[in-house]
Amino acid sequence: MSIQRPKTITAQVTEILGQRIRDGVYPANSRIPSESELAEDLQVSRTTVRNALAKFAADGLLIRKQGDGTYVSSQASGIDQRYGGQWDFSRVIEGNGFKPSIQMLDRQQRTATADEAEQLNIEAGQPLWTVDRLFYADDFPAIYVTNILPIAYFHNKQAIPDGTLHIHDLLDSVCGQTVGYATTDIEAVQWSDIPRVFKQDRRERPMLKLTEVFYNRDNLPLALGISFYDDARLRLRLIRS
Amino acid sequence: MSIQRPKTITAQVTEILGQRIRDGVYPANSRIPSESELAEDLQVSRTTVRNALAKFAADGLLIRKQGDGTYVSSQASGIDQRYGGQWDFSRVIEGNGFKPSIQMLDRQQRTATADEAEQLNIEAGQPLWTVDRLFYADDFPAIYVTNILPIAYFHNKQAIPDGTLHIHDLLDSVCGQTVGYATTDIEAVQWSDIPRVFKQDRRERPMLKLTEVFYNRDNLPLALGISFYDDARLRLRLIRS
DNA sequence: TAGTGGTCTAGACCACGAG
DNA sequence: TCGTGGTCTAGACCACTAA
Repeated sequence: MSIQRPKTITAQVTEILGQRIRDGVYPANSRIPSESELAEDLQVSRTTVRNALAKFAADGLLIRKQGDGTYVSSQASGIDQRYGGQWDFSRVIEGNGFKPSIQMLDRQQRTATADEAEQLNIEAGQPLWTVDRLFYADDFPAIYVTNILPIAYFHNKQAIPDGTLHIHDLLDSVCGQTVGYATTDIEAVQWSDIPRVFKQDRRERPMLKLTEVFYNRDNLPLALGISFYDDARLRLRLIRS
Repeated sequence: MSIQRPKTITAQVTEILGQRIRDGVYPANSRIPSESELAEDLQVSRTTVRNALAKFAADGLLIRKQGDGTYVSSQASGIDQRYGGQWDFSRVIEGNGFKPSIQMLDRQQRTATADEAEQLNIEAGQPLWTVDRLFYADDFPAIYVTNILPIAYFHNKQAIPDGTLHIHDLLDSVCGQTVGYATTDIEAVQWSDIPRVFKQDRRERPMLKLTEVFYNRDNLPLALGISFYDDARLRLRLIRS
């Protein structure tokens, strides 16, 4: 694989280095070539290499040591869910060693409650779409997600949200909006507040509830995501440096 | 305030810009001066300004718009716990609008269980210190933290860990080790597994349990942190871009 | 079209760590 | 001491947005 100019160079370098780490060209705990060597090898500036390396270091995949070199973290093989990029539940499930699959449960139009209206910065009673999905880890229900999208932002008010898309892509396709950032509130919820799907094979354990608000770059809340996360089956792990 | 060379320039620029945001020199939702203007103003290169701005953008404090400018996020006033830096519970409590205080509950020497030994990559039965602390939000117990430190890494085996320090500073002072990165696992725990201190003023609600592992830059686990977090009183919020 | 942020370069000097 | 990563510069060109 070689560098091609059309796409952003840093992205290409990131991809190449990511492949080398995943493929074991740079094995765990080994020292990778120096920044200067990589820059020479890939025919880009050292700054560009550094920017690519910085992303991996921030995710904990690479450990950088001044005066020594850059090492592949032993965490690299874990493929834990990294924090910083999109929170992709399918990847989270994969990272925990399960085969992910998605089931669309429900999709309906209704009006916003007072609570939802406040979080979305709209008026109560405004129409919105809700999309309910269930993520399976192998054959077990693992994450139940409800996404809530105000119809006011839809380009085509008649459009029906695609239940197979990631929320970012869904907002892009139906509203033409790009998610700039998102907030996630994490709570523990007790048995009585848990969706029925989870009540079959679990003892009366609490679950995690994630409440996400997706904003565009103008600081406007675009959508909500309310997820019930089976922390008994899936580890919810954050890494920070 | 002016730039001084001895400390890292980016850090100084970051500090200055942070103050201006906090102090309202750059009010929420307003556009801040362009990168070039800031570079000229502070007598540093545009690259340096960009690095400083990038940190705020990653934390969601600033919103950058190509072709337009850089805006202060309305989230800025919330002072929510940002993700990426240290997870400082006192700051979390402040950010939720309470006055934080810390009580040292217990400090003892014992040997590692099999479970602890595995997480710390040591052998079971090795001696370690445990430090139990309780963080109050106003007058209510809000976070219960147990830190576990293997004595093997202590410079002075007789040293007694200081119960007032942040875990990062504690490790620095007692082991001479710097924390390179940390992982946090988040779970929901049921009533029966919750520390007694919380059982007085709560209904039988579950809580959040955070299990942190602190690593040095050589990928060696230095310490554990096990926290019970009252999500009914304190919002646990992550922001990502 | 002018000005913004986004990307990239080539070079410099420094702080640090291993040998 | 030598090579590493860490920091910083001055400049370039591009993509995008608002006026």
